[in-house]
Amino acid sequence: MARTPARSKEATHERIVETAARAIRRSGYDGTSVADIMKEAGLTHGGFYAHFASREAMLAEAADRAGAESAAASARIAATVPPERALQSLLQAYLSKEHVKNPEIGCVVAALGSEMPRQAPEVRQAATRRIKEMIDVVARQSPDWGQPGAHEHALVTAATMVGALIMARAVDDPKLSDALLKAALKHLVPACD
Amino acid sequence: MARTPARSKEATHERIVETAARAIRRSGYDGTSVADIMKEAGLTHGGFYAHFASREAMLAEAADRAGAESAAASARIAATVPPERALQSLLQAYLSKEHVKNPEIGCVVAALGSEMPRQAPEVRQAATRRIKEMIDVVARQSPDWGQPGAHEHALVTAATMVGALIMARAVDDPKLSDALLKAALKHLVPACD
DNA sequence: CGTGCCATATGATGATTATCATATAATATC
DNA sequence: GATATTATATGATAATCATCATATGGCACG
Repeated sequence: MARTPARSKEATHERIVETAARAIRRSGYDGTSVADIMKEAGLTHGGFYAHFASREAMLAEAADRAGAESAAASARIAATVPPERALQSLLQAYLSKEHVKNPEIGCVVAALGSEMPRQAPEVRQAATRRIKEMIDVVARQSPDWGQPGAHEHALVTAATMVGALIMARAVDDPKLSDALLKAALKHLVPACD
Repeated sequence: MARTPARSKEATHERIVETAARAIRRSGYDGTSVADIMKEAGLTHGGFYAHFASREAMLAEAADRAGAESAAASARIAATVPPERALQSLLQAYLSKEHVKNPEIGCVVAALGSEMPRQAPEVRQAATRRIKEMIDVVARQSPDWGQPGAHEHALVTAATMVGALIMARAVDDPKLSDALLKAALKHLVPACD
């Protein structure tokens, strides 16, 4: 069988990108092979180059997709509560055990941050755009929005979020992992817990 | 020529670990091959298994070594200034462009943080030990040392340091990179700049 | 109902990988 | 100065990788 019916090429392309967006967050850029992704998408490895010019081009699309999903999820969370609690909800979701456990559907910066410097220019470019988006989302939900220094404050908040999540995932010790999340949450949400 | 003279086996072992400790911070765990390291250490790949049981065992030693170097460098910086300025000096060195540019001799958590969750247990164990060490270094230099909540505060400080450095390295945009470092530094050193 | 197109599969290639068996040469011992 | 020891080199193996050429079969159009 050469192809299964009723699948447009674009739909298959989307499916591969979607699969890759999860795979890179789960296994890292270097840990994600073309054959693995194609198999996970229900295809064989040979057809890959009908969809992408190279592995790197696919990684760039996947990184961009992963960033878009993260940003959309954040915006969705912020939109479901009254504005004065939006930042708090965002932080509670970001700094949760659930997020620690599920990198493949979580923040792309936390999942791939330390691998970014070594990636192809196209990949870093997509990542940079998404990082700016993430900082903007944080800035807009912050109580000091519009005031001088608010943007810098959002930079620090984002850095603390990313650092705490990465460290909470890195360590072997569940107690330390929890302590990192709790301490960061308490520090970033003054009026809570 | 089978071996160069006057080299004890331990000295060669040390040299391989030292080389690997830099290589993993430069190229990542997955980007570091046995052959590359041996060549960089001035040896051929075949002799590798006379020194290590496996590639993973070597990575664990290398990660531990990298962490020890980071901690020693931090302690050295803190020791060269009066105690009330120790934390400031530490942060200025950590959140510097120099550190952004030279991951191979810098903090192992920032260089490899997002790859840690996928590593072998021995590697994660070594990393966890070194992360605790890093948090302790920060805690001891902090003005609130001994007070309640000081340890939690150190957790947040460490998370912000790591997150800011990782993001500053990840982005493509030098202005954003600088802004991240400056904002984090200003936020963490109240009485400065 | 038949014909051609195009998305995907099959299969191959050459490079790189971790790992190991064996050969060799330099040091240490006598 | 001869011999044994041992650290390292040579070379091989099997697996995995990105990439590409070509085959095949389902779908649309005639």
